[in-house]
Amino acid sequence: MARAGVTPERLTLAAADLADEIGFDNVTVSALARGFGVKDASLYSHVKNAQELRTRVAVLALAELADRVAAALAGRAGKDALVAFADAYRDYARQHPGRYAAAQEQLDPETLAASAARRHSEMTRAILRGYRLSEPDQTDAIRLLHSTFHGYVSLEAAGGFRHNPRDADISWSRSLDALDIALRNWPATP
Amino acid sequence: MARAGVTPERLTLAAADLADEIGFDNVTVSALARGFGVKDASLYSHVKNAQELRTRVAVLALAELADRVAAALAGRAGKDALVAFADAYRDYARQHPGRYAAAQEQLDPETLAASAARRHSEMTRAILRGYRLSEPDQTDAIRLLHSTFHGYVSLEAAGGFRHNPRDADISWSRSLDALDIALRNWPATP
DNA sequence: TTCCGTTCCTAGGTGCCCTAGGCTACTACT
DNA sequence: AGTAGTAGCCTAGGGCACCTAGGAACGGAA
Repeated sequence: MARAGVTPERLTLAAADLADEIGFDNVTVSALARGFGVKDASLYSHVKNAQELRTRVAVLALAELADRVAAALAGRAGKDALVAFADAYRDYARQHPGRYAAAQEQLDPETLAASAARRHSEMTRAILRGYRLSEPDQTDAIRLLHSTFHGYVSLEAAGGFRHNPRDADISWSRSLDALDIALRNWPATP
Repeated sequence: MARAGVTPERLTLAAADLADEIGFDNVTVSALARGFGVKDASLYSHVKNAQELRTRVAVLALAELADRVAAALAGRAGKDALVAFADAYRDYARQHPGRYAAAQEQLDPETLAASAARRHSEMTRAILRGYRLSEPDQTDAIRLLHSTFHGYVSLEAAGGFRHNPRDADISWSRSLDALDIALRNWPATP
């Protein structure tokens, strides 16, 4: 009997792929085991429990997303950077809905610190350099941007825009124009 | 033996309350049955299955949220209306995290049509009357607003703002200021 | 070759979802 | 008031997922 060759890494990758196919919530240890031609109990030699598996997928997704955003951001500034960041973010979420959903998992502080989360916030801050905002406006703007990106992508994935024929790509582009305007005319600190 | 007095309505309400306490994803038919002092199988006389229960909670939440927003919006216009809408939305999500999570459920078209979803989109459109946007800019702006509200609330609930001491209330308020500016300077149609 | 650790197995316990079929308490009709 | 009907609740049981414990086999190292 040949061994199945299961490792935590291959398991995580398989879970991520499966999540993109059938949805992150539908990824089960049993389904993964079936995919590897192995009994479900066998996977617990490689992974502590189902929660750890979810966490691993989340960390993977955060790192992949950070890579994409970094690549998109390279050599750009100002509105160019804003649009590149936003598009990279949205494209990732659309191409990898399961991974993106995983990235929304609540991570415990130490896992979070070891993840790509810091890169994410650094890159978001990098966008704002073109808009000459200083703290605490910068933090407020980051929160606005992150909220809008995440919200748009979530609603789009949930089919929230389907009932109106207006193209979601166009609304996205116009929303980015509007955010650019908001950033360039950032309200004065009261 | 006295009867427990279970009805679909009381079941839905109990599920909503339980969701606010322990999270929407953790609401199970079994837990609800225990709460009513009844065996889990007994609940299937009142509700088709667990999915229908989730749907009922979602519909309830959408209606409650629409009521709150309508009350907040009454007699306001322009930026006042924008802020009132946004605050009502965010307050509901913070006071009723489980119900809010339920409201994000995917609803089948007929349930959606029978829900308060239409009221929501009408009220969002009402906000924009103060900004004199015409179609298709209006649709784009609605999508931007909805995305930002939902995104902000989601990230806040997920604890995404906790690692930075900047008050989430202040960032929220500044973000609304920024959105107001964006709406008043909406980018010209290309 | 023998040892030893890793990988995989079977067995089994828990919780949740749901169906089938039976008993019981309330309602309504005669 | 007595009785028929209908809810509401029950037990029994099957399916699936998560997870633990302990045993067997594979493969590399001494």
